[in-house]
Parts: sequence; structure tokens; C-alpha cells
Amino acid sequence: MEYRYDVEVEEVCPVCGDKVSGYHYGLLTCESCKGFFKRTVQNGKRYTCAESQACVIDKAQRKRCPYCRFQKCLNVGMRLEAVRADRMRGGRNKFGPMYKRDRALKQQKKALIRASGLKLEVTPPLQSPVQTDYSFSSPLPSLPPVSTPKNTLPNTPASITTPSDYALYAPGVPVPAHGPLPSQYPYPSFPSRAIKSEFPDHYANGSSPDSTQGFTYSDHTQSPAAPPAGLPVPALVLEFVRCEQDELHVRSKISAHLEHLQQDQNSRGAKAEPLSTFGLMCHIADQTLFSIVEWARSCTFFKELKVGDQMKLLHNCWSELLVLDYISRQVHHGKQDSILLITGQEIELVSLLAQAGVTLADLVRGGQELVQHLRELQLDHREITCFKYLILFNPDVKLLENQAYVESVYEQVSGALLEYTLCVYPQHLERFSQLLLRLPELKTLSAQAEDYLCYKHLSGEVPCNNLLIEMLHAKRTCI
DNA sequence: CTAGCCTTGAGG
DNA sequence: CCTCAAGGCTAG
Ligand SMILES: [Zn+2]
Ligand SMILES: [Zn+2]
Repeated sequence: MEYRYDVEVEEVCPVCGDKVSGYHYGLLTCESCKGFFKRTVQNGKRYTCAESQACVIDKAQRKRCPYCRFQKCLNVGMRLEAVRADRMRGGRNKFGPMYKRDRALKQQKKALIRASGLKLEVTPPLQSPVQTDYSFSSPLPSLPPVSTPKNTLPNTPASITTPSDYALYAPGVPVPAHGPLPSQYPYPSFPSRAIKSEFPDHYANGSSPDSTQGFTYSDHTQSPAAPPAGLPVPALVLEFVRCEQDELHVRSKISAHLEHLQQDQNSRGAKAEPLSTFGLMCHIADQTLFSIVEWARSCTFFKELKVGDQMKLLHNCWSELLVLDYISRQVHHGKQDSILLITGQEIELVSLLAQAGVTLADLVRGGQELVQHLRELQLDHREITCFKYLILFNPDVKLLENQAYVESVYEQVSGALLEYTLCVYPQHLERFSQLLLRLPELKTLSAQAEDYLCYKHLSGEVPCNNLLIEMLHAKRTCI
């Protein structure tokens, strides 16, 4: 089998099935649907359906019922805001970065499917009596196979089903199918004018988990100093460190995002109330979460999993990873009476505790205890990295397609961490278990933080359209 | 109206 | 520079 490098799995227009010509108004569509959507929105067209508003739209029949065609355009997520009111040509709009992310994801998915697809031909079907060996051998890319059930259609994003999945992985939010509306144009959603519409007034359907995050394959060179004891750092640990994101890079991205937010806020004049401190914190957490997801998707082992399993793992541990990020920053920060934000800002603990309610104050105090404990243990950045993997590859997550793989990764990481702690502190045999005991504490904290966030959300204090809320939704039924 | 092809122009 | 999604144009 000759392999062409880019076997472009012929992408198809989600509206009519014709050939895709690029991203148009939020997603990949064909040229004709692009034009149709533009004409319709620019001229404020209203159509009516001669049948029961359920006409089939395909390449052959798309001309028959513009009403149903436009309806389908909206349903698949084409965005009214991307049609420009001023008809300005050229340039880029705010969807640019999103398109980039979507491309990166599609490419990654393709690679994943290819990898597992190839494996499928060699691996005997299910229940291999042979214990699969997932172990990590030294020259790195001996990455474990991911078994794939045969019925997976490479072309269908079968694993993307929930709204939160969509927000995470797809451009644009699909417009929920309203009943037969007097007008086809969706109602303007909330006064959440967080996202400016390019097209004026009542057509706007403001809702977009907009993010300025793009993919970065950071290849910064860490200098892995040999541990004091002179023993070699386990290869796995080195690999983990190599995959780490550059903190400064993440910081600058988040700072830029917040700056945008601020500008947006200002340009809207005095009409909008200024962003509260809590709101600001939510945005910071949200952006941090984006960077965490980005990290996970590009990290060793994780990217080998199928998207469905990736989602389950992330839904399970996002808050722990978020709290770990916070905690490890404080450990590194090293000051008792202030906390350090990812943006580089320092906040006095006293003033924070004074402003915070009881719940938040308890949370912060709980966090400080854990920080103190970890400082005493002299937790270093390599161990933090191992923590991230131990949290991500939680063997307790159920209903995974590749449970054994996740368990195996967990085992290997904890083995590597043990080895590492012994090579740094050969005399301190307790250290490994001391470290591991912090994980349940961290889990407790993160659960409390989730509860707190949920409460704040219910009282309407969390800014809309963020990944934070999507993640809460994914795990809970309370909202 | 439709849809293929053309021109623009901000962002990288 | 180049890219590529936005708008423009015009036969059919
Ligand atoms: Zn189409
Ligand atoms: Zn119809």
C-alpha cells in the first residue's frame, strides 16, 4: 500500500454535501453555500418553505428550497456575525484563530485515525489473550498502539456529541433547533455582548467560546541538570519535561487576551459595568484551562488516545489540573503572604481573604496549606509534571475504550516518579509516598473549587461563554 | 438566483 | 512577502 502523505479525506459541505472550498462564516463549506449564505444575510432575505420545512438539502436539490437551505446553514453553525455589515473586503476577522485551531485539531485527528487504523490491520480483534505491553522503551516514539473498533468511520466526528465537546473542538456553536420560528433568524442571545457582531442589530447570535489560543508546538530547550545524586533522570520524566509548555509564552497569551477583553470593555463605553475582580479571575482560569487542554492534546501518551477517551479524561480532571497549576505556581513563588497569578501579578493574601466570601477564603486557605506542605517536601518542576500525568491518566475513570492503556500509563508514570524521587533524594525513602498523598488532597480542593464555581454560576456571577462552564456542564447535571 | 471565479487586504 | 476568507462580478 503506497501511502500518499496527505490523503485528503474529501471534506464535504455539511449543508449540501458538495466539495468544501474553505472556511466560510465559521466552518468548512462549499462555494455555493458560502454565496447563498452571504446573499441571504446581506440582503436580509426571508424565504418560505412550500413543504413542511424539512426539505432534503443536497447538491442536486439545494436550489429547490432556500428556506430549508438557510435553516440548515444556521443549524450546522454558519455565523451571521461573519457577514460584514460594511461589506469591507479582504483581511481577516476574529474567526481567524478559530479556523487555525480547527485545522490543527483535524490534522491531529487524522494522524490519530491513521495510526490506529494501521494498527488495526495487524492487531487481532478484541480480547487478545496476550497481555498487551504498553511499556515505554527508551528511544521515545515507541508509542503504544490504540486499539480501534472496526466500526469507526474515519470521516465522522462520532466522538463529538455533547455541546461541550463542540465548544471545545469545533468552530462556532450550532444553533439549537428552535421550533418553526416566525423568522429564520435566531433570536439574539443574552445581553452577552462579549462578542461583537460584524453584522448589526437583531440578527446577531452572540455565542462563541472565543479564544485567542492557537496551537503551539513549543520546542523550547530545557536544560535537564543532572540530579544531585548523580543518578540519571528517568527518560520518561525527561520526555515529560520536554513536552511542557513555556510558562512565559502562556502568560503572554493570557495577558494579551485579558488586554483585548479590557479594550472591548472600554470601547463599549460606560454602558457596561467594569469587569469585577471575580469576573477577571474567571477569565484567567478559563484561559488557563485552554492552555491546559492544549497541553494535554499535544502531550506524550495522551495524543495517542482516541478523542472520546481524551474527552472523558479531561472532563474528569480539568479542575484538578487547574488547581495543580495554581498550587505549583505558589510553591514556586515561595512567598507566604501573597499569591502569584499566571499573569505575573501578585496579590496580597490579606486583601484577598478580606474581599473573599467564606467559601472562597476557605478554599484559598486550604490551598495555602497544601502549598506549604509541598514546599516542605521541596517539590520540583519535574515532579509537578509527573503529577499532571498522574492526574490526567486517572485509572479510576470508567467506560474508556482503552482503559488498559490509561492504567498502564499511570503505572509507568508513578514508577518513573518513584525512580526520580529516589535519584534526587536516595536517603529519603518516604518522599515518594509523601508526594502521592498530596494528590487526594488536591482532589478534595478541586472538588470544593468546582462546587464554588457551580454556586457562583448559578447566581449568575460567572461570565458566559467560557470553557470553565462547559466543563462544569460536562460533569454535572445540576446546571 | 445560482455558483464558479476574481479581487482585496489584515494578520502571520 | 504570502495566505485565505471575506466581498464582488457575471455567465447561465
Ligand atoms: Zn454546500
Ligand atoms: Zn423547505
